[in-house]
Amino acid sequence: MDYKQYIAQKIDVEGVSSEEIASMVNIPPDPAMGDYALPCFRFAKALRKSPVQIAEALASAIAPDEVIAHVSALNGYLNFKVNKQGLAADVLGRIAREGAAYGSSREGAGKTVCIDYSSVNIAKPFHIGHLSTTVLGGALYRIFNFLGYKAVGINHLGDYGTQFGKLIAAYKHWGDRAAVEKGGIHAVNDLYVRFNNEADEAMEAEAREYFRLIESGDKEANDLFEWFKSLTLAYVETIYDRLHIRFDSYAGERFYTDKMAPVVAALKEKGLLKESNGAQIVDLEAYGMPPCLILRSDGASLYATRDLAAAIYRKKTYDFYKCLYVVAYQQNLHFKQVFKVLELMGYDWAKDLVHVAYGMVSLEDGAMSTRKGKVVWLEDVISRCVEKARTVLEEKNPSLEHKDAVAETVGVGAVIFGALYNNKIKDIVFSYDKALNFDGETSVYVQYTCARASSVLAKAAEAKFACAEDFDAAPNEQEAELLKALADLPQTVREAAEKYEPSLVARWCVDTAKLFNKFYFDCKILQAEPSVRAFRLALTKAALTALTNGLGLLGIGVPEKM
RNA sequence: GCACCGUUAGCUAAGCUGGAUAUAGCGUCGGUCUACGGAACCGAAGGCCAGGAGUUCGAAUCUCUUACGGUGCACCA
Repeated sequence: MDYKQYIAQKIDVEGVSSEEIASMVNIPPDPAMGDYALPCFRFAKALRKSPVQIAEALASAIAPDEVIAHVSALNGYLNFKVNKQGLAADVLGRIAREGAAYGSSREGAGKTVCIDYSSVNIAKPFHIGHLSTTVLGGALYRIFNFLGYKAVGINHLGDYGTQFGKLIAAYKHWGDRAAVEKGGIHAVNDLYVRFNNEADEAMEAEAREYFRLIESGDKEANDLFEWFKSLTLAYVETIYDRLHIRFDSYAGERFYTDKMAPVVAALKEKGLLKESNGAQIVDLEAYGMPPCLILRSDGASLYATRDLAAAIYRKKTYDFYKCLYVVAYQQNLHFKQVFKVLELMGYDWAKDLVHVAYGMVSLEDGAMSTRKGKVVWLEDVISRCVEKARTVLEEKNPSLEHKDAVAETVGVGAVIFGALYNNKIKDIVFSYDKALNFDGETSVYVQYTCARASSVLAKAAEAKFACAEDFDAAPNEQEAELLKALADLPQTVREAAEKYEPSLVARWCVDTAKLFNKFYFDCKILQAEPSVRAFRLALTKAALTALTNGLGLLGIGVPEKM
């Protein structure tokens, strides 16, 4: 039931369309005033009456029906109270029918959305700075799938560049197979860091040569590279598994090696390519941007060249409806340039490319620096959160079964939620104090709420208590507020997709959990008389379903007990 | 220098396609235990929504401007 539209079609004001009225309907600050409100100030000029008079006239002209129980005028606002009994039957019935699909839709059917996220660099461990793109992208992936789109997760691997020449040179000088096999990705990273700190001109030359060897297909250089790559992928897989992240494609930068020449040729053919200081560029001065560099003066391709090739390849391969790039805002200009160049090449789908920009992560004592050892590894954050969860569990619920699995769900949930709860554009200062705080507006709070609901439902099942979506009396205030929140999930998911903002779903989870806890505290469920009990059980079940769906979209699990 | 982003309570943030008394969490202080799971619930204190100007019946929200902070601006990715 779309109440806003329902209200709009009951109101007739000259010169204002029903859609406009629907968009003017909002929610009053205090539920005592009503569930929905229409401010009448904008009608004043056309109707040549005061907003107060207009609201009063409209209020008396609208007869209550089975959907709208009450209409009143207050200070120029027209306030509506919906029939809560109808709301209850509507919402609870729908959630009971749809279950795990509640909140989903088919609106994206037939449309593909490519999501480029996480995009790890080969031979580098995951640090806390990689968390945002990974969980944001993962959440968007699920949200778009939930809305019926076909999401394609792409891990655009950073597997191309001179750093691999350096890495091989460092390995040849200081590394050995046994040590790397033992130390894994961190041992590889140490070699790279050491190269940056200690390499002299001779080693730099060696590094350039090794990079050339990789490019020219030399077996030894490529074997080493592939080895480092497989070490990296095995390592990130373990992290992706824990964060519930998946990809459909690992086509990284190297994948586009042979796909750039046609792009350069096309640019040339379209007269977009221009020489400047020895390099090949696309001049974007007319659009207020610095030039987009396509080829270096030595003829080598650049970052932008690969992104052009990748966009064209993705369009050809997936025929996407949208292609998202979940990349930090530092690259705002880069994407603006790449998108503009594609537009200039005549691709009308350039408008479907979206840079989903998010804020940076720093540490309390400033920016991260791998070289100075100022870095927080993601696996450490995860294991410390899981450890903390385990400790709290041991203290609060010593007899719990499967403590390790629950601690994993709770701890990992806290890591994900921490990165998704705020607007993505905001910068984050990481601290263990905050990451390990499970109080307040956190996933732990929401999971705890679900555990309470599960527990009530389990007891009800044991006692064979009935559950009923229909209720022959009006819900009370706590029940009504919870019902309204539950009814909002589909719209919240849609908005999260529209704005590429999973935090909206995270906020919805916390808000709804709060309302459930209020309901739970104020209203006895199992001890209520049978018809009330049946209704409250249905409400509890619906809340659990909706919250599980909400957290699930973020990649966070819900333990039955914790 | 130019461009983009940010600035809301002691701290961290919601609210931004303009609407009623600016909303939460943490922290502080004070309550609620006949517990359907207290990782809960309720209350209090705490605000010139960075400053200024404008548009409007109405501005945290839109426009301009100043300050502060961040990011980017040619052969790295």
